[in-house]
Amino acid sequence: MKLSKAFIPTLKEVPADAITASHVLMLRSGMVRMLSAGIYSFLPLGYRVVQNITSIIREEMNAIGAQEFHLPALNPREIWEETNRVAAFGDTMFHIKNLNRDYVLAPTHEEIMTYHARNQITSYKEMPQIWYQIQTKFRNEARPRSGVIRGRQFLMKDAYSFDSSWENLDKSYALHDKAYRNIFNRCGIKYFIVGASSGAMGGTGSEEFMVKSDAGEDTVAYCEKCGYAANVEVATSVVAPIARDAVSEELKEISTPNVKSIDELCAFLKIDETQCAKSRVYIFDEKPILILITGNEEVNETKLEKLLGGSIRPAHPEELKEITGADAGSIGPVGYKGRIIADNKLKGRNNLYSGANKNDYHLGGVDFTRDIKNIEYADVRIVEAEEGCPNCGEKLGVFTSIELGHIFKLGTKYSAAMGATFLDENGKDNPIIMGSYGIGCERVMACYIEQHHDEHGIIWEKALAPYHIQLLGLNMKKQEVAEESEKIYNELLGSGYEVLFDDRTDAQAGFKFKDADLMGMPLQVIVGDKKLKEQKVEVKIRKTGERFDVDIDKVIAWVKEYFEKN
RNA sequence: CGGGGUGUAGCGCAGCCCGGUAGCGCGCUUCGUUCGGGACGAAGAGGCCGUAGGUUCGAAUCCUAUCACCCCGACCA
Repeated sequence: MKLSKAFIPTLKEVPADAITASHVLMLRSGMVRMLSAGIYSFLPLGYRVVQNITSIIREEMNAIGAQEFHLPALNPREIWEETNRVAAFGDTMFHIKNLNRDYVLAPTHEEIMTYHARNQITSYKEMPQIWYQIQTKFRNEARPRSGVIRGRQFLMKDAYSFDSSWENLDKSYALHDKAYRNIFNRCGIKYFIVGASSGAMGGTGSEEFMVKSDAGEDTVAYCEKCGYAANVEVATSVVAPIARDAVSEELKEISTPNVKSIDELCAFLKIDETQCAKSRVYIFDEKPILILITGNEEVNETKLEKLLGGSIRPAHPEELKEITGADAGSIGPVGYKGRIIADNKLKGRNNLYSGANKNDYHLGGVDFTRDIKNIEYADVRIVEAEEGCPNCGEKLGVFTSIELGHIFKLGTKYSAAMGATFLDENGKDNPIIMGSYGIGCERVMACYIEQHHDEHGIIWEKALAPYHIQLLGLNMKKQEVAEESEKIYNELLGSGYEVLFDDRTDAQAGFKFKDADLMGMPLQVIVGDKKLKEQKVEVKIRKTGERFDVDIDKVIAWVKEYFEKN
């Protein structure tokens, strides 16, 4: 492709609305443009990357015997009623009403695949089947963000497996697990895997393929050493217990006017936050529960709900006064009448500070074993970085990350609801056992860029690069430069490389260099009249910035050798 | 949906408090000079100041409503 003819609108300045690196670079390199919030057009350069990603996905899916479908995005509403997911999706689902017919735009395709399975798969002999498609999904996200990472319309590879037994589902699941690793490895993405319960989807096993990113939406705890990874909502950690002081001081009331937060308390009393027991009141089953955690740590509401076996909510400010006799900031366990749960880290401690259940007063010298009755202990806090991995004891990292792919064992949720059954060896009717496997294709692109860029632009590796080589003719008004670069262009094309040829006559050298670094093809072949006089051209490796002077007649060989190794 | 912010030329922004001829940089067009890290000069083109009401002799500027977009939160098969 000649740049003089191409529609690749690069931007020198950073667009005001883009914050995350991948979003900025995708806009600046002329790969995407926003049409509306969370709705993006892929321009030619960006679409080439999408096609590279989907090609890799296709190859790996086909390699495990999966078969590609092309399904409608426009679906009759009734089919989604069969599984009650119109209600489940709520406002996230786009609805179209036309004349007297109700349609929805598919946010995923379990129902449609199950519909086809229901009509055709009737015997255990017809399974296993793995069906997939790569297509646009529609979800009316409440808040689209980070460019293409969270959009209202996005390209997704979704696959569904149909098996006659749970054992066979395990096999289909394992095939996908392997295929996903291959896909992300080939794309050059550094990922990790979080095992999680599949929650609302129903079913038993699931794995999320995650990428560490500041633009991420999930916070996870991850151990580099053993691979332990869990969403902080469920993550646990090993922390060194804080020992009980040898001597318990007497309980004492301290006047603390206008002291509300732990920080203020620590500053006022000149104590460390680990000496504080912070109180939080939640309402569970219409009854208040006092939760105690150390210092400035946070209550993990998900863990707490799991512990209690039901949903909780923080108590309202007016309720606090009624329950404890004090406002938030002065609440504490001593004298509290209801149920008390303290985090494990506080177990058996003494000489702590806490609220006095009396505004503007705190208590010192609190001894959990002496002063508080009926105290329960549990893990109710949010894991923090540097704490010990529950598996191997190494220090955990805690960071945000993006979910790129998710595989899970659906089981019979959809097949049962929709009556997709088969006859087994005994002639008995059973619901088909399903798995569901998704990859966000544009997210792969965005995450790759998040992981592979520098201050100049994107750094593509060959697998996803829109072109293998950017060929720069530095001064195209000079005949020898124009002729020689044109010749190299044709030779590179003839050798099977995808080449973006910057043949613009009106751009100066510096301009072309900046554009090339921004777009980030793996190799730049630079043709300028100075080196041409010595029968040489320059080759630059984008990733390392290394430059090599190469004899003109050896350029093709040089490029070949490079791509064989990289 | 709650909180905060921004809408002025293709892009980035100033002007708004304190109402009175709509500006700057980049980009674009033409000509000339340059030509290996986002060149220089000269001459141009381009804007209902998001939209709708209102106040006023007069509104980009003040008031009201509304829409769009961004950020934080809630939500997230």
